[in-house]
Amino acid sequence: MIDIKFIRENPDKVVEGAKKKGVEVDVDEILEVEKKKREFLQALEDMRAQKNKANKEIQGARDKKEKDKIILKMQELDKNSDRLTRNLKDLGEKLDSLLLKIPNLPLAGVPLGGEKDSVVVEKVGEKPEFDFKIKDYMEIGEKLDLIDVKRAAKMAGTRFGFLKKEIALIEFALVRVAFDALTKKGFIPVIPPVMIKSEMARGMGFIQQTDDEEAYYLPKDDLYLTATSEQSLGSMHSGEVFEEKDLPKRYAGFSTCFRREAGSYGKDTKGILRVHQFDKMEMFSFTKPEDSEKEHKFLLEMEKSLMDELKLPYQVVNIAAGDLGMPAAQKYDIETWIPSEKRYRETHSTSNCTDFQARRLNIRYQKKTGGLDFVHTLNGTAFAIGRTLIAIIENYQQKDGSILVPEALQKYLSFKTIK
RNA sequence: GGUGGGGUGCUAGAGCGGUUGAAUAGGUCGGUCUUGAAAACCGAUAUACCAGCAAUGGUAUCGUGAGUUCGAAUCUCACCCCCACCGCCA
Repeated sequence: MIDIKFIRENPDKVVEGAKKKGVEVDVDEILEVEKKKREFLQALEDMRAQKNKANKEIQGARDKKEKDKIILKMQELDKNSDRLTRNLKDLGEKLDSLLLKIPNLPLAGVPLGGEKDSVVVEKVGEKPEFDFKIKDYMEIGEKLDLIDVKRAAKMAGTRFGFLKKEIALIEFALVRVAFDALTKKGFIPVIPPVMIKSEMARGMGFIQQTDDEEAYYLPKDDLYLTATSEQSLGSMHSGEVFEEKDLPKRYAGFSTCFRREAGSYGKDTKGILRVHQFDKMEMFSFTKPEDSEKEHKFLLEMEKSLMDELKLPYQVVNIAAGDLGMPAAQKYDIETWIPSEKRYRETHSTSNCTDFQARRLNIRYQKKTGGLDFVHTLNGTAFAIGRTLIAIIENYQQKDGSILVPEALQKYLSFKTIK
């Protein structure tokens, strides 16, 4: 949600910002509706002021006659109030629905354009060199009986997978590595609910309307399965007020994520790269407005340091405006090198949502200097387990068909190779 | 699934037809005291919109919406949400 005051004062910025995201916003219509709304409000307020004044007179009235006279006058006044109230309500609803359609505006450092215009900021780590013919992760995974998508398809459908044996254990090693690193930095470890109420899903910008295609929805209970713990972590503090000294508030949430992948038919259909269900460790921060850009860099640094621990080669991408999505004002992805594809694939993503989600969910903080303001919210991937496993299997594969276990994970496991 | 209880300010929590934007406590801010701090004491402390250079004034806001009334945080109805107990399951 964008502040109406901001729209009134900076209509051009709103139009321009939304346009960068590929969204048309009719600011004139919004301002027109808002102006009309204010006019009706003024009329209604004038009327109420008269009524309130008359009320005081009634209390001071000496006899019944005087009272009745005033009451009669007021009933006359009241005749217009229904019409005014209705108009005001209609305009208010119209204004809200217009405002809800405006995406968060991109920050200054965001590249213009669409998916292809995202900018690679840096490349980190050495791509592994193989002196043998490499295999992709599914070949290896199936050969070593670590991944089974065939049986998953049989009993659950496409885009599901079984993780088995050592690779199932590695998931928990990854979780431990992430929790260890993040708790050291003050992140509070959380295992959140994976279902959220529709009002929360809407507040997080997860769904636009109730029939959203991308979310799993349980109509009997009016609940959505979360696509990331970002959604539960953000809505965790909805309606609350932080104290300034408690910010930034950081959470590390581990949860299963559910995605219908409705718009991706035919894309990445093989294996477990794009599935309906996967586990993910996610970072989430609530900050003061002036700290959010700094926090965003911090989250990116955390992501990078986690990747560095695994010694996986990756690149950092500054995502272009057209690819940001509704709530993000700025977004960096980390793409990890996948040898079989000879390209980098997205494994991490960190977004600064500024006050967009906080406004919708009414999450504020009390300023030391007095007054309340909306917080900023940010999120970032620590490990998307499935994709991290893919990267590990491929980058750590050996000539004899085995897989080396990254050193950072070994202390949580009783094996150093998978064969 | 059954039966009760409840949603009030930054927080906790009183109020249950007009004098209530709302007691009290806590928090926060300012001050007194102190070498400094704590404690104690004193004072201040909601938001939004409208008019105004300002001082200030007006209006709204006690879960949401509708109703009763001259007047509603307070009464009625509907809805949403939360909690407790019982049953059921783990």
